[in-house]
Amino acid sequence: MNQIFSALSDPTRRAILTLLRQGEKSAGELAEPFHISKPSISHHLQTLKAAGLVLDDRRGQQIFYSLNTTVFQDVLSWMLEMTDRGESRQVSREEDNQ
Amino acid sequence: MNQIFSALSDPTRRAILTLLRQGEKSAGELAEPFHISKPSISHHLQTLKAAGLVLDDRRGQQIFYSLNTTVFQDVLSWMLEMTDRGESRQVSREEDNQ
DNA sequence: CTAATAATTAGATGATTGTCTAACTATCTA
DNA sequence: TAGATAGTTAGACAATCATCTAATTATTAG
Repeated sequence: MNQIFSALSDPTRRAILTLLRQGEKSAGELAEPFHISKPSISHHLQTLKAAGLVLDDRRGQQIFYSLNTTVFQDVLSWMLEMTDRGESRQVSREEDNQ
Repeated sequence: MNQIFSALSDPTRRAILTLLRQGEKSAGELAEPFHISKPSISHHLQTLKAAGLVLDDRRGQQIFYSLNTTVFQDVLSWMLEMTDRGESRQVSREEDNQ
């Protein structure tokens, strides 16, 4: 959990995740919009990957990254517990727990 | 938004928030469970307060801290948007690309 | 095999961060 | 007013972090 929150604490990494909402993208495509070097973006991607927030898939020379939504569920649960104030909570209104 | 995620990135601060789920607590009460100095906890509390995650209320010599759930809603929304994969809702473009 | 492209790894560096002790402010009570 | 208690602020320091350039790995095309 700590790894996840640490990964989410950087604005560039959150922006990368936002980009990935459009669908999978190669490391190069992810680097373009930013004014930081490609190695730096690569490093951020490793951080996100280590946290389980993204998945990677090499196809030829490119490595495609995509969101791993299951891990976001963990954070969502944590956040929901916070707003619930600790009462034993039933899976509220959205029971779409995939 | 950055301030919020930064505040959430530290394990001690998250533990403080978890403690506050039981209800408001004084700075001293919050410091007890940790083997960290009181000034350090105080500093963490300032960080949480600046992020809007907690509210403070001085009563006599003590200052009571409590969860500010409205701010958690912001993070929840962000997380939900991530799992939504970008359909329909406007992506509140938090930050930058730099 | 060689060159080119995509991406990562390595090593260095300046900035930020979490922690500490010491000193200070605020409040209550005798 | 003095002393005690609760908490914060100040200053220092080591560890972590985001970033860079240079070098390296992986893959494809000629």
